[in-house]
Amino acid sequence: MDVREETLRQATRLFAAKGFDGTSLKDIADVVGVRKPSLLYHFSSKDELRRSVIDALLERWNAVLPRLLMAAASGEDRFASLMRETVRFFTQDPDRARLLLREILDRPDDLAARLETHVQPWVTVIADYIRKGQEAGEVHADLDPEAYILQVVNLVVSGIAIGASLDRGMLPPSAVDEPADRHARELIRIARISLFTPEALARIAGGSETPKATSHDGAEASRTSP
Amino acid sequence: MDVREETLRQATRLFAAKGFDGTSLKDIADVVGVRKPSLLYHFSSKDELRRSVIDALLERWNAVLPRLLMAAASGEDRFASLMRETVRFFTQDPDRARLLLREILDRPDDLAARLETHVQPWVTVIADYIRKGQEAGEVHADLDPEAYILQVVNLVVSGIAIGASLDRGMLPPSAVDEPADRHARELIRIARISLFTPEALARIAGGSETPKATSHDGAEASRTSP
DNA sequence: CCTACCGATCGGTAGG
DNA sequence: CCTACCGATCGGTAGG
Repeated sequence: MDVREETLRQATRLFAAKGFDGTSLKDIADVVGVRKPSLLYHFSSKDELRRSVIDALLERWNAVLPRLLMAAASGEDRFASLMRETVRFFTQDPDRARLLLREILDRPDDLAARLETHVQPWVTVIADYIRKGQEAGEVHADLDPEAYILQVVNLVVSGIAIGASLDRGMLPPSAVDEPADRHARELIRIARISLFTPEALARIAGGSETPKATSHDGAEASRTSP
Repeated sequence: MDVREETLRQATRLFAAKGFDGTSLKDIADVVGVRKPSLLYHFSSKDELRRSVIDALLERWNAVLPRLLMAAASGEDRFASLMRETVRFFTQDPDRARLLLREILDRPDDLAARLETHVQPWVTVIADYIRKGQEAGEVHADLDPEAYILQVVNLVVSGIAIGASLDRGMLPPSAVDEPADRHARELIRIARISLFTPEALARIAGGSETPKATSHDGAEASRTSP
């Protein structure tokens, strides 16, 4: 049991659940199973532990995203796979979404600076694909590519972060059965239909009966370029 | 200068900016201009102050929402006015959005219970309007009404809460000029196009040149009922 | 609404 | 990785 690794794991959990200020070093030490000063041997301060937790999260994201864009370059539908994998990345471990959301509330400048390095290049790449799709008439002409990406990322991250919590408060009880799937499905529907033109959508599947029958399902926005 | 009122105002600001655990009673007392024990005369504990802050927020929301739904029942476009006013409610004071987001991260059950009383009835009303729109073929048949409303509310609240913070991190510098308007516009476009069918949208304005020339701009989803 | 004060807990250090 | 300990700050109370 690597103490450093276990500390990162538990700190992630606790920071996501109760926030940085709501979590004491003792809280973390207790669940890791060591004394508080031992944490400060591995991480020179509470703040360095916080930075390490965020770093670990962004590194995992950075290890996943490029692979996604590459894989999607092949026959598969780029939009669908990108959305599916992004949603999966955060549903797999909702702490990731909660942590990101808390961090941007608590230290907007810090996180913005980090994202600048890690995700801005990918936004540019995807925005260019979208513009190609607009020229081809497959993406809504009045769509604002960068703003669209921002809103969809926001939708996915905060949708998963607050997740089922809002269900209980907003939805009538009858609607709160298998909420995770419902919301993920509606989320993808919104992102998809607000991206592609009706013509492009019709061309893809002729409705929704055979969405996987064509090899280029929904890929029109991006197939024109590497 | 009412100390109680000013305390509520400053506590709202500080809780929204730094979180409940990140704000001390002394922080609040300092900006209000009194000593710490004086706050505890008006609010018997820090937690009661928190509840009062949230109450004030939900009361304002509850004072605005019904008026909106009524006003929209007249000649005006219900969807457009509902979206516009909801966006305005939160952009007017982004602390509202930040506070709600923090609260649902920190105390999901508490806030869910509060929302159950305050907003669940409205969700049911709006969802029924949407279903009427679906029967009339004006709203996408595969749309999930409750899930759609949840996602749109989520989009508005968290979009405004994190606001311009994410711009700097995700968008190339050239795109960060007048971001607030851009994002609000794209947000509304996404919500609108993922609600109405292409046929309904075409019937409304024939494109986007004369969106205000007709008296029932985008109202198809809801005009069939009180 | 104030001064004075409380025990508890905070992040962090010394020294081994 | 531990014990022992530090000053600072926390929410809250007593008493006026």
